[in-house]
Amino acid sequence: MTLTDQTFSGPFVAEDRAAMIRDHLRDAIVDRRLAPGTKLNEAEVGTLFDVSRTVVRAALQALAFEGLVRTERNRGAFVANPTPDEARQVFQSRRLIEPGIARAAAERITTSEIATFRARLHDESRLMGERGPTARRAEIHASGDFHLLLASVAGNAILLRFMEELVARSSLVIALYGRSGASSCGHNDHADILAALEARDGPRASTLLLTHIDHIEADLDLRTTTGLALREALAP
Amino acid sequence: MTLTDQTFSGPFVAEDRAAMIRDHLRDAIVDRRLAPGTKLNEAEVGTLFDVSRTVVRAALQALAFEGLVRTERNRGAFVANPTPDEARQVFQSRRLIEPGIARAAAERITTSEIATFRARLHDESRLMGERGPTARRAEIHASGDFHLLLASVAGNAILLRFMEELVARSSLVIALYGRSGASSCGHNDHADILAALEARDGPRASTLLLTHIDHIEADLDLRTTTGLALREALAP
DNA sequence: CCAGACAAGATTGCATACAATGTTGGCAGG
DNA sequence: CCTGCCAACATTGTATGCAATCTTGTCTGG
Repeated sequence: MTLTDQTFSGPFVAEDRAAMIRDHLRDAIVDRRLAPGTKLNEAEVGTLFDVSRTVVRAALQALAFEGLVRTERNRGAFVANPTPDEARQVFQSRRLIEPGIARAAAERITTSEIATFRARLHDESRLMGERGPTARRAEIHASGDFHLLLASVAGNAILLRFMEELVARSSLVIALYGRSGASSCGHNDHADILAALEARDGPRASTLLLTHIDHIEADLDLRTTTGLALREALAP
Repeated sequence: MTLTDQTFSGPFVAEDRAAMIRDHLRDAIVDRRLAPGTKLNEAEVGTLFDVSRTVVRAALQALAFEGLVRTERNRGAFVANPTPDEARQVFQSRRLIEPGIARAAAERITTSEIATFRARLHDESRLMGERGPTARRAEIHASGDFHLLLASVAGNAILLRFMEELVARSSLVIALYGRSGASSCGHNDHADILAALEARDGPRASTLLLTHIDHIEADLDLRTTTGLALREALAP
């Protein structure tokens, strides 16, 4: 039995298999089932999804573009292992882009989108009360989805794609450098941001988002511990 | 004789051939030797560069990710043909990102980087005086390089990559919707921006960049002329 | 006992063959 | 003359085989 069989069985099984594998792998990386540094063997992945290496290579190449996978010539593909410096760049980028997205979203948001946000927030707070790795993963996902939903409301497909990449990479960074493990708990920044959106208060949404990013980054320990190369060697 | 033979012959001929083909194609698209809508036949490109379709596909996938090429399943790859709406999104994104890049660059720029900027500007103004399609292409390139140089000075690899994509896509947009053809001539915005950088005046550099983007966008005619699908059909 | 060379195995890079799909031109029927 | 079907062709999607490269374990010489 293959992974795709047991996970999906909708009408899109025969659609774009490379894209499907890419999405599965991305999910696994983003919610930390695949640790940074893990080797992604082409043949192994191919067997797992019941496709040839050709298709796997396309999926891995796509993930390499997104910065979630690092490929080395004649050595293969590995789950990315961002350095502290790369981590800082991820958050610097988010600080630059997301406030603008929030401003645009506040101007354009519709009532039905507000309802979607509410439902998402509800799920999120429910998950924060639960225990266990599954709930934790779902919480990480929900937290990222909030930011992606915001970007989609802003109505710019290019910025949405940039945010998809940044949110995914943030998840990797938190996995590596997060102090409390529970990255964004404690605050309910998301609720505050939603309130600003409902009030169509762009500047306030923008400011809140900036401090939200500060909160996330404050939970990181980015002191460069030169032993990362070693740590990577130990991971698989 | 193949294209690579006549263009390059350095020690990196056997390096990463997919990346080389990608770069050649991107250059051709960005300085408008390949018109939007042009079909990129895998076998044809492969023959041209003397590689198999496997390698060509990797290059095309990379360009598709950057938004310079659009692929349709079982139909192939085409040079992207951005709609007016996509064009607006490109410039909205630049308006959001580039001022922040300028601010960061103003804080970090070194004297040697200033010298590089000066040299680039000198080339640029020289090219603006010349005639002919070759000089025109070089001018387009130089103009884009100014923005990429700025991004590299800002010292954030992620933002640099975002800007590479946005600058490339801007070139496509200008090719399609530029009014005067000579996109950025008339102004010497770049010189003003460099002056602000030299003065380490981040806010001023930021503001100047914003008005510079306004100038570029003002030269566009983005009225939706529903005949674009037809136009695309005529291109190849 | 250690260092370095070397060979065997594993893995990726690439080319090519075949299958699946879309396109195009012609032909028959109206 | 026009419309719709059908077959031949062209092009992409995928699997697989082989060559190139890297890794790893072993052996030999010091």
